[in-house]
Amino acid sequence: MKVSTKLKYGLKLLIYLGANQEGNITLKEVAEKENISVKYLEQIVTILRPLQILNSTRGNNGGYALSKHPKEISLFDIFNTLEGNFFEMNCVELPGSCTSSGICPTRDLWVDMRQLYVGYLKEKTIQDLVKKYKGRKQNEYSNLSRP
Amino acid sequence: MKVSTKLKYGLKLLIYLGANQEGNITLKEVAEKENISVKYLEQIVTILRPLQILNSTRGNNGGYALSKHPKEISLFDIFNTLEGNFFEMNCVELPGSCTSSGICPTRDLWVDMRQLYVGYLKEKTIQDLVKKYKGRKQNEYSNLSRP
DNA sequence: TATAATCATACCAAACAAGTAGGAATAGTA
DNA sequence: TACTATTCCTACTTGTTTGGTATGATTATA
Repeated sequence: MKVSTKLKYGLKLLIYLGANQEGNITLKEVAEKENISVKYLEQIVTILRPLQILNSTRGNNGGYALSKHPKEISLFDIFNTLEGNFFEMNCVELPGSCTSSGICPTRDLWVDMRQLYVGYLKEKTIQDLVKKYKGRKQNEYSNLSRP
Repeated sequence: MKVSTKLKYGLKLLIYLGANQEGNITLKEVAEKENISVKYLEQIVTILRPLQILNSTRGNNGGYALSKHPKEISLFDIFNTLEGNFFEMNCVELPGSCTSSGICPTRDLWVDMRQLYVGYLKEKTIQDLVKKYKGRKQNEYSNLSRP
């Protein structure tokens, strides 16, 4: 039960775009700053496409930008898209797939745990993460400026 | 991000043992009732051994029993043992494994989400699940007894 | 001695994760 | 027009993990 790199990198990409909203940002730039391969980022962008949160410009001087304000981008959507069905349990999503689901005492457990994360993620947006990102950057710089 | 069968079956095993505390229960019995292979259950039992929640008796008429009261068996321990490190993130468990962890805005996210689950699981015990199991069985029987 | 159970370990096939690779389409620039 | 930098598309590869099977030893009872 680990978090995939697609989700981790996808979040980093979106935070980067959210924190740098002037003009287009190339995947190359993100790749260098976040230490990810461009090719892998391209794949991640493809997966994110259906969410319609990215504007892309092709060709020279092209790149990406968020098409919505970061506070409109819910982490729940990102998780669901990049992590398959996050915390998916067949007996929860597909009732009937487990013959004992009627009397299965663990089923409620999965429902509860899923609800726990859904509740959390639906409250959070990319904007929350961008704020932290900027705060951290700020601190980093001020630390560096000290002797 | 799915829950492994080891964890699912392990829970079912422990619930079964918790609900049937008279004498030894063989893996064969659990396997038949819960529709799992005996050999696979043997593996799961091996993984659970370090937790010291099981008494085993070898030989003919042998079997397993819980060595603690179900309410003393925390789901958190079961999850951690059967699911590797549940919701593990290197950057959280092994600070320094991620070069950017100092300014990484997603790290807090993983910490929060992990805490959400840990908090939930530490409160819950096998006893909670056993109760539901027995309640369900009860209902099932009373339903069957109706015309 | 036969049988029924746990215990120990090795093996295996399929799925998945994490990326690489090659190239086509597009658009600005010299 | 040719060059370059980018997104877009799709296939491939490689290693790890999952979900088991298989074989057999050990132990205890009848």
